[in-house]
Amino acid sequence: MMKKESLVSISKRTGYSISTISRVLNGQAEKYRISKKAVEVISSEAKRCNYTPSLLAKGLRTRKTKTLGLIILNIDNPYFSNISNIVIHQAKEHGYTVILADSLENEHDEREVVRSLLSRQVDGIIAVPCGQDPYFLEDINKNSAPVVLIDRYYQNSGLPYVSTNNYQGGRMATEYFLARGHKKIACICGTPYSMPSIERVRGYSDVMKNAGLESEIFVSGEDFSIMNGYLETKLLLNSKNKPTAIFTLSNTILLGAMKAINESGLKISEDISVISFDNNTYLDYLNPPITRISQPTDEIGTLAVKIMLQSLEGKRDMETKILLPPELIERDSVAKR
Amino acid sequence: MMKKESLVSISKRTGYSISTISRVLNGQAEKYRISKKAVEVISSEAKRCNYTPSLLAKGLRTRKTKTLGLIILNIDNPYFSNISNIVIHQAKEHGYTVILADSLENEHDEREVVRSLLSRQVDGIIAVPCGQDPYFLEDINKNSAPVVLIDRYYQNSGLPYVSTNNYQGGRMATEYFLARGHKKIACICGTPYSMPSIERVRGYSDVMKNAGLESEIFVSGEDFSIMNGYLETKLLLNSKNKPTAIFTLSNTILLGAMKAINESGLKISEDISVISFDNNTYLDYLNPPITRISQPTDEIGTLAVKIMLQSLEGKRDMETKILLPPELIERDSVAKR
DNA sequence: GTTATTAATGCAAACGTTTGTGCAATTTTA
DNA sequence: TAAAATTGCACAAACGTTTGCATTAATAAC
Repeated sequence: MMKKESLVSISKRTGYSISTISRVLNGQAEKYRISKKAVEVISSEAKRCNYTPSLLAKGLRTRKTKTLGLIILNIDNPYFSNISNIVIHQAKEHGYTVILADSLENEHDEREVVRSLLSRQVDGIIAVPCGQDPYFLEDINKNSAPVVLIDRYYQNSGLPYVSTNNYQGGRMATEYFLARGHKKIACICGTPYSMPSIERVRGYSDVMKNAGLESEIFVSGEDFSIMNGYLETKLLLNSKNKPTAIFTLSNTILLGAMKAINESGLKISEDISVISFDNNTYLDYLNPPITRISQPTDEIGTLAVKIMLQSLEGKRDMETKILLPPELIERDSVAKR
Repeated sequence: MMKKESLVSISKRTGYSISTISRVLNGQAEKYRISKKAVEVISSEAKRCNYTPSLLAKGLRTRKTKTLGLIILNIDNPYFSNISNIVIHQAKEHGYTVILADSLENEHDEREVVRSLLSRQVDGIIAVPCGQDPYFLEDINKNSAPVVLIDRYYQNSGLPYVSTNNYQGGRMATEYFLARGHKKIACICGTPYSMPSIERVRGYSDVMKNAGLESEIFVSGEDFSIMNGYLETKLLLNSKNKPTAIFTLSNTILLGAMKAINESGLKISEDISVISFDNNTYLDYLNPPITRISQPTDEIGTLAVKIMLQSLEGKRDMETKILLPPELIERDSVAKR
């Protein structure tokens, strides 16, 4: 291994002191009245030997690492990998690197992951929280590093968040069904206590109630997995009171539901209509293309980073509890009745 | 912000010296004959105050950060997000954290990203390289940190890699088509100089030639994007010599091809058969489900991490150029003729 | 009752930075 | 021409660890 370049090695070669070199390389030359000549000599030598500062040493000294932690539930879920993508690029745009970790939707892992991030002295944490209790993250936010939530958030907590207006999304889907003559509409949920789930269901229920539709048919489950979507839909399709429309609360649930629907020999649209939450390239290639409530993932990621940066810079002039409007993308999975 | 706990703060409270505390907390108590009592006092105090060592300081001192860099082409591609997932979890399994970065399939960004990882003193780098010239990464591997390649690799380079036996995959797909009576088989490629592309095409061509099929119909393009798959297929379908089967070299190309096929009013299987490279949950939900050559992503990720760890531990007893066999997953996108 | 061993712990340097302060040399002011 | 101000840079401490070596006290050997 080649000896790593450092301020010391450059100092030895140029004859200038470590502090002078540090100042030059940090653009503080004029502030400290370093001579033109010194600046010239030092910066060209730094370039020549391809000097890269040690972010470890830098971080140790300054307590800033230019690193953000990003905690999501599961990288495999395209919704989260999209968000991660945005966050990573936005952060990079502002000179930050992100460490991505997933909690596997499990509070124990979440804590461990947070601990690991903090031991790396991340400047802040952007997270999709998985527990029901905000206390842990609030404590981190107050005592260790600023926290910004995305997707999931807490009711009675000061923690900043940016998410979709899930209530509105729930309403949009349901109203769309109603407008097309559906009356028996089932709603297949994911993690029941999560805010997105709660709000989507609330939107759905409110619209149903308002339309005077007696029974709100929906099944409640464990998590946002394909398997769960499959099982719930299976149950649903075997029940007496079969719906004409299904509102699946995530892309994963949708896949599970489709599997169950296929197995029943039913055809989407012809036999049973479907609207899903979440957007995704693949949804246009399914049979039929799926009508869906798309979340503005780009904006969510971008705003989360923005809020984080403001917080890191000590500014406080920004709204920090943000719900962005979803969008209905109309395709062919809903029939008129 | 709460004052961070450190060896110093624990030292002050327990009365033991920093070195003693360090040794106890690193499990070196008996090696240094620390008394039972000291061990007891120190570890309980560390637990009480929730001490977490600073990995910055640790890394600075020991030159080991327990961090790996992972460079992929594009997080949004499900193939890469799958691999990332595996690598991240395997690394975690062995006590390593990974920093994920993408090069956007662009040599300039690749270099910048490597530089950034090195300034963070990652212990090693696992990468899907994007250039044609191995020199840069070889240099890093020799002088800075061990490098392990995945997916793409170089012919005349000592760099370790783990990838799929793409040649075999190319053969499998083509033979499958032949066995079902197809003679006019087109192959839609991605990044033409990348090893996976080259090898898949070679497998395809060899089989065609061997079967005495005169013309190898294939189009060559720019990258593995959906758009590229779309454009190439569009061209292909407008040509005189329309094929009865298409071999798409990645999941992204497949989507583009499907779009073009749909637009031509053709039906997959009935009118034109398709086999794609890569595996993915969604492929089973397409219309029809797509027959495909699946790469063993789990094994690729796992082995890459394993090779990296061996390299970090100075062991050298492992084969470091590995091609794993692909698997044909038979679905409904290929018709008999 | 010396001397050698062993047990238990502390000292201090080093990793590569940043930054407040100090100080000599030069220039300006009066 | 002496005092004051400015210019240009270096010193050294600090960030939180690890680790080779030193030190002290107690025990064992003779």
